[in-house]
Amino acid sequence: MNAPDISRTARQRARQEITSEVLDTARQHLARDGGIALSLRAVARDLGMSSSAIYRYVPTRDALLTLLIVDAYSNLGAAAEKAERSVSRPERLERFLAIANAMRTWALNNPHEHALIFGAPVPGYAAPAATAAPASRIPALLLAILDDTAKAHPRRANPAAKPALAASISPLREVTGTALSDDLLLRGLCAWCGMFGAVSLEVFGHIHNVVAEGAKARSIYFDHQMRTLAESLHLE
Amino acid sequence: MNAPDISRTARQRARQEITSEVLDTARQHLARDGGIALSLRAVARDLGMSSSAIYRYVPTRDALLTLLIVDAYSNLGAAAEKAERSVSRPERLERFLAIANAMRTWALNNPHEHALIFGAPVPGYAAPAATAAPASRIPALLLAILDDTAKAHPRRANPAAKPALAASISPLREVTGTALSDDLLLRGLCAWCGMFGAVSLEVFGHIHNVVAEGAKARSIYFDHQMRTLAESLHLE
DNA sequence: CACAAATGCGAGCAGTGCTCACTATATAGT
DNA sequence: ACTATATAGTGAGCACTGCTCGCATTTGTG
Repeated sequence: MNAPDISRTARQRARQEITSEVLDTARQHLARDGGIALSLRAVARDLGMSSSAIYRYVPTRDALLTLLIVDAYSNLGAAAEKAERSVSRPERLERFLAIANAMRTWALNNPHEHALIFGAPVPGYAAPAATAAPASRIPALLLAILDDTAKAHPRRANPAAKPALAASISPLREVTGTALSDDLLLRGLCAWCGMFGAVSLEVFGHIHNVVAEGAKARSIYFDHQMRTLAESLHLE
Repeated sequence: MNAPDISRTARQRARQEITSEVLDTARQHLARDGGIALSLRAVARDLGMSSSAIYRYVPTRDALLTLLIVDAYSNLGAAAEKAERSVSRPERLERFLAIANAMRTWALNNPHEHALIFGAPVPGYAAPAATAAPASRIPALLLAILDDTAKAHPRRANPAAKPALAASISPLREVTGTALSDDLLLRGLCAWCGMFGAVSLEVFGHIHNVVAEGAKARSIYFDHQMRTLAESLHLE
């Protein structure tokens, strides 16, 4: 049926190409000026097209931002996965630290992307379902570590959580199955809060006048804090 | 010297009054539509003045936002202080939980204000010195708890932190003096990260599909997580 | 070949922050 | 009391934004 070139018609190939050019320049603008300053007109200008033409490729500014959000989640997820893979098994603590460090490094290198993901959502914005999958890559890595931990200590005393508390994390339970105890799940969430908190506070400038400014001091501090978080996860 | 009415000239009184009207309506707009959507023109319109007249009272949009930031910090700080004061001494755990709960409640009731404070700072924005004092009210409360803890356990074995680690938090040390050990200070920061992280993740909608939606489930979850954080602070 | 779909353009609308020249008016100084 | 000045307020205007619409051109297909 479809014979000649591997691909579709010239028009379709052009569309795909231009679309990704739009996304590319949008990415650059995001990295330079931040998400809230992202301007469709400026992107169009950079691409040499009229301000109205860009609407053939992107339905709305919010849609573009959503694409960039998905993109950012993917990049962050990929960075974390790569870092985690480079640690030999089982080494649960090291894997945890690798993930935390990857997240922090990525955020420091891509502050605007981090802000887009983890900062305040724009007023009326409801995260589309498309963001759910890429957003869960880091949580998935952390859950895998907890899984390995549970397997390594099958007989650890797991204090049963009160029913109301267990019920409060039922949505999470839905995706994890029954392998992990409530206690471990909750501790994992607590560590996730701490990791996110430490990274965000630093990226958003909230540890100014708290932690010394140098890159070395900051990474020593962060590493220590992540080890503190890991303590309560029984990773060893 | 200054005789008649308690106050200054009519003009000055009017200026003060109008200025606070501007701030009030801005506050309302912030609460309704969020900081990024705040429009000077809209505020002026609400006040029945021309769009240019508002610049007699507020030099720029960013300046207005800064005022709102200071305002938000003050409200949050006051809420936390009030909650903490209502707990009888010493009761360090309860005080910690009261602060955490006050912060969460305030954030859920004032999501846009929370985002303004703890979300991503606007691109070129550098927090003016004016925000430093109101921003440190909650940290001050937490430090007081740690102080009481250190006094209650003067002989607790405090493992000395490595010099580089201790140096990394030298700016914080500058304000706390020598009463608190490096270890406790670091644990306090870790708890602060976790508290901030838990509140922000919830307010920004990142625990959708993780923690059940009901108000009760969420507060049970949060309370438990804060207790977990408190464990490592040796509050008892 | 003809028709239809996709693509691009420019004008235009309503909104934004902010500036400027221009009046009124209230205060201060003589 | 009168004048000079500082202050308040106005409307027009500039440059920018997101987005729509009608129109022309190009491209793909029956």
